[in-house]
Amino acid sequence: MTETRWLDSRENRTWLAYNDMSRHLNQALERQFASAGLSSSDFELLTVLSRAPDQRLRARDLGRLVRWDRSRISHQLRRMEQRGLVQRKDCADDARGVTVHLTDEGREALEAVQPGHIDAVRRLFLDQLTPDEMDALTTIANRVMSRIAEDPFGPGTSIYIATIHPDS
Amino acid sequence: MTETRWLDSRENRTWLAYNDMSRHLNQALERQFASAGLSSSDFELLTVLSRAPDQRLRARDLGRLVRWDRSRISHQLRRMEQRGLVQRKDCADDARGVTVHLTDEGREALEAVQPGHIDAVRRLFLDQLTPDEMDALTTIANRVMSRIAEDPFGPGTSIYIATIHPDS
DNA sequence: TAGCTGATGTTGACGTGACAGCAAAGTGGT
DNA sequence: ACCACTTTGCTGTCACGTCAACATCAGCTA
Repeated sequence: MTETRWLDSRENRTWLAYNDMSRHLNQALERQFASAGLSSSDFELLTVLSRAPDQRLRARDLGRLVRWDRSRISHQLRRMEQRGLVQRKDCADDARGVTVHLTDEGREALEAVQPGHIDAVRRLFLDQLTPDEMDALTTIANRVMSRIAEDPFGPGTSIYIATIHPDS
Repeated sequence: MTETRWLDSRENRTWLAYNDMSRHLNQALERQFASAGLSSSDFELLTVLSRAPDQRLRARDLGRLVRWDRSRISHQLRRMEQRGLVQRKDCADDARGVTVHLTDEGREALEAVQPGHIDAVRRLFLDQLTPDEMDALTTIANRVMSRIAEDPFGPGTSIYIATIHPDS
């Protein structure tokens, strides 16, 4: 075991600043969702469902799209079904499967929260960056992601949902 | 209500990349903690305690330092005390208060996980950045933080714990 | 066709985090 | 001393996420 190589002050400053930003931004966006009675998890599933043909997907496919664990999907769907956001039905061609349907209520909840979410992402994040900074950050993020992908401790889950307009 | 202003493709790309990086990095670091039997919450409290005079703090002061809710502190301390990482004692000068002591076991757990944590932060994050990128990211993060601080949906909690060496 | 293997979804346990409410104890003004 | 108000810490409740265990079904192979 080699001696621990501590962070120098630039590294420390960067890590603290990034980490604080990451947490606070997450929390602020989560609060924005909460103000509309949703969580970011709700939003993620509702978004994927709303873009699926006929607004429905097999739980399996839903899970693959958002890269969640099967049990996470199951728990989340149970809670969302109780709130009337989605509905589970038996899958026709595979007796093991479950088809998840977006309900009217679910679609309305999604449409209600969407504008505020995009506003918040802009206001708190994107509007604070110049185009050059956006490109630089994208480059950094992709580099870090690649590194995590080949690490023993990564990867795990989760793609975020595109907030871009479907027609763009 | 004005029409929703969707994200253009640069904005969308940046938001997706940043968001993915943020989640994956968090998860990878959490897994690294887990491999040593700790969580990032454990680590945060243990770190603060280990730097306090006599390795102890009033729960109130601990809460202020990490900017957590009182109930979150209480729940977390209960679980950590059950695992022997800390010990709660009555506060001498304030009958309402509780003094939290770092146990030997707690100190050992912290020292066991610390090198791996710093390694992971380096490997997955800092080593992927040039010095210029570190400075640029620090600037961006501070700007975003300032914006969040004055937003209705921010702020909330949490400062991350310095990973810099105490003597640096 | 019988049987093995893998895929699918559910459940329970546990740690975690946010919120609201509560009780005990300090604080300051009268 | 008495009062209202605040501070401190704890609890219960709920939502969330991970892990392991489980039951069921599909698909392949002997």
